[in-house]
Amino acid sequence: MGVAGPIPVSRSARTMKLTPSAFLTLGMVRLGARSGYAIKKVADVSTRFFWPTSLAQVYPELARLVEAGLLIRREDPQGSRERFAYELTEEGEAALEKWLCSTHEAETQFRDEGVLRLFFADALAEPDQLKLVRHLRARVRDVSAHTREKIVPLAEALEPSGTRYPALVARLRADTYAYAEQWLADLEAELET
Amino acid sequence: MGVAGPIPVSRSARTMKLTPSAFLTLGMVRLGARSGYAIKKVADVSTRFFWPTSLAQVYPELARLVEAGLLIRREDPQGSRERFAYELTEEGEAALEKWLCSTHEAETQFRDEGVLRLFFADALAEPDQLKLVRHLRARVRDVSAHTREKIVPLAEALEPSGTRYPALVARLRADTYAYAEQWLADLEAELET
DNA sequence: GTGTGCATGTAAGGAGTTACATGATTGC
DNA sequence: GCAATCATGTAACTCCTTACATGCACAC
Repeated sequence: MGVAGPIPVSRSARTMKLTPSAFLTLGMVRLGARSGYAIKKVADVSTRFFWPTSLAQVYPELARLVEAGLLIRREDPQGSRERFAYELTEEGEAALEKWLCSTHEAETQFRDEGVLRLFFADALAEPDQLKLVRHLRARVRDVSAHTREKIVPLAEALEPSGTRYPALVARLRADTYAYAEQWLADLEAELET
Repeated sequence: MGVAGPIPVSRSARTMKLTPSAFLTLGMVRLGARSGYAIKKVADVSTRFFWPTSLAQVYPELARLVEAGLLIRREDPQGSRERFAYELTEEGEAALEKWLCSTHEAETQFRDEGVLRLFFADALAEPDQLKLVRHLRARVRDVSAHTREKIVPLAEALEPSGTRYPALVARLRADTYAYAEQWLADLEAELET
C-alpha cells in the first residue's frame, strides 16, 4: 500500500510498433499539414483512396508519436481557439525514411461489393447481367473522372514546390480505373450481341 | 419470477440486415460449396481478392442464414467426422438475386501500404525512389502473374458448366494489374533518365 | 446572427482476424 | 505411423468507424 505506483515510462520508437497509419501521420506532417484536423483534411483528398483514416485515429496517433519522440507538439492557438502544431523530430524523419525504404508491407486489402456481385452474376438472367455490368462500369468511370478532375489538380498544385509523387499516384489511379472502365465497356459490348 | 422468459424468435429475412459477407456465403452455396470449410476454401482462391473472409466469419454467418430461413442445414457426416451440408431455400435464392440486382453498395475499401509509400516518396533521394518504384512494380507484376497462372485456370474450369463470371472477374484482375505494371514500368524508365 | 468550417478529443460499437480447442480422414 | 487436409466451432483481441461532446472564427 505504501509502495509507489508504476512510473509511466515513455516508449521509445524502438519498442513501439508503428503501423502504416503512423507513417501516414508522419508523412502528412512532413508535407506541411500541421494540425490533426489539417492532416485529416488532406488525407481525405489524397491518401484516403489507398489508406483511409479518421479523426478518431489521427488524434491518438499524434499523441503516440509525440510520446515516441517522433513528433513534437507546440501550442498554436488561433485567437482563443486552441490548436496544436506538430513537427517532425530528427528521429521522426529517420523513421519515415526507414519505412519508405523497407520492403515488408501489410497485405493489400481490397473490398468491393460491386466486383463481388459481378463474380456471382451467373445467377442472373442476361438482361440483369447487362444491367449489373453497366452499373459497375458507370461507377468505375465516375471514380476515374473524379480522380482526374478533382484529385489530380489538387496534387499537381504541389509539383512546383518539388512534391511530385502525390500527383503521380493520383494519375496512376485515374489511368488504372480508366483502363478498367474500357475493359468493362468491352464486356458490355460482348454481352449486347 | 413466475413469468416466463422471452421466447426466442427466429428472425425473418426481412428483419435481418444482410451484409455482403452473407451474400458471399449464399453465392458460394449456390456455386456448389456445401460445407463451411468448402466455402472458405473456394473463397480463398476467388472472392478473397475483393472480399476476404475467414472461417470465424463463415460459420456464424451460416448459422444466421439458417435462422433467417435462407439456407437449410442437413447432417452430412464423412464416416464419424461431422459435416453439415447447406442448401439454398427459395427465399435464399430470391434474396441472392435481389441483392445482385440492387445498386446500393458499401463503399469500396482499399488499403495498400505500397501505394502509401509511393505517395510519400518525395522524402527519398532519387536512387531510393527508384528502388521503391521497382519494388512496387515487382509486387504488382506478381499479382498479375499469379492471377493469370493460378486463379484464371481454376475459374475457367467452371466455364463448361455455364459459370463464366468467376473467370471474367479473374481476367479483369489480371489485366488491370498488368496495366498497372506497365504504367509503373514507364515511370521507372522515366526515373532512370 | 447564423451556418459552415476549424479544432480537439472521447466513447461505444461493429466488423474482422488470429488464436484456441478438438478431432477424423486420407495419402504417402 | 505421420503429416496434411478436412471439418466445426468459440474466444480474445485489434482496428476502425460513427456518434458524442464542446466551442471558436469567419463569411454572408
